[in-house]
Amino acid sequence: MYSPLEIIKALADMNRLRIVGALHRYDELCVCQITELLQVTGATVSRHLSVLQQAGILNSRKEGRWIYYRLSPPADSEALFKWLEDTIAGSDSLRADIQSLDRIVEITR
Amino acid sequence: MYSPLEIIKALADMNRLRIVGALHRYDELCVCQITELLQVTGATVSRHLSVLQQAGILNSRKEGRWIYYRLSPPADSEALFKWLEDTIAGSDSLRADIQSLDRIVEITR
DNA sequence: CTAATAATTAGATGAATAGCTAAATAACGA
DNA sequence: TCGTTATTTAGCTATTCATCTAATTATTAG
Repeated sequence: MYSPLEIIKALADMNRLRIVGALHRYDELCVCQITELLQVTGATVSRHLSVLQQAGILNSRKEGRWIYYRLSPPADSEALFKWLEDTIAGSDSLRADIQSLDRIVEITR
Repeated sequence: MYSPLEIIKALADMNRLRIVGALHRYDELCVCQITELLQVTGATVSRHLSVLQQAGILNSRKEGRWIYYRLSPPADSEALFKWLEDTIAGSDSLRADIQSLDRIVEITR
């Protein structure tokens, strides 16, 4: 399956941690919502999502023009994602994202 | 304390994962034993150990000419290290290290 | 059909980093 | 004291990678 290194490297980037945090708050988000949150180009977001998906951390579903991503924590990675959840919740900068995200989701409804 | 990103980035390297795996097998190892295991220069090992220590993952103690390192998993990172332990044990390449390590520890006693 | 929007891919650039060699520091043994 | 061993630090190089712009594909609205 996925090697420990592959999984950890996928998480070893602030913007990808922000994506994981965002998908913890909202089960599903489309690329454009995440782009709005991170304030980088859509191309960059697309690449980050690809890295996370390759590592088995996310999966996606297409609906019309939009592609929605959601967390897909592997069965044997429960402890890791538990830690991630707690530690993201304890991080000031990551917690701050939630407010921006709430506004973004509100608008793009 | 240590940010989630800092901790994850410290672990996002194969040789550093190998060090964590080795220190899971043996509570304490000196730099020269780890150097023998990884088969890279002592300078490189020293740098890796420094990265792990900066992230709060290891601590060290000096005894004569040797410096011994050991794991020091932060209290709020239990779940992460539990996952690491399990996942390292399940990795072929990381498991293979244990045999080399046993021989190295045997010789350097 | 055409224009606009969502997402990905390709190619380029700059920054971060893992590795090396060489030099410095420290501690021990002859 | 002098040479040897253990470790770290400094400086360099090559590689990886996060980001951008531009181009491409897909889908919907007018």
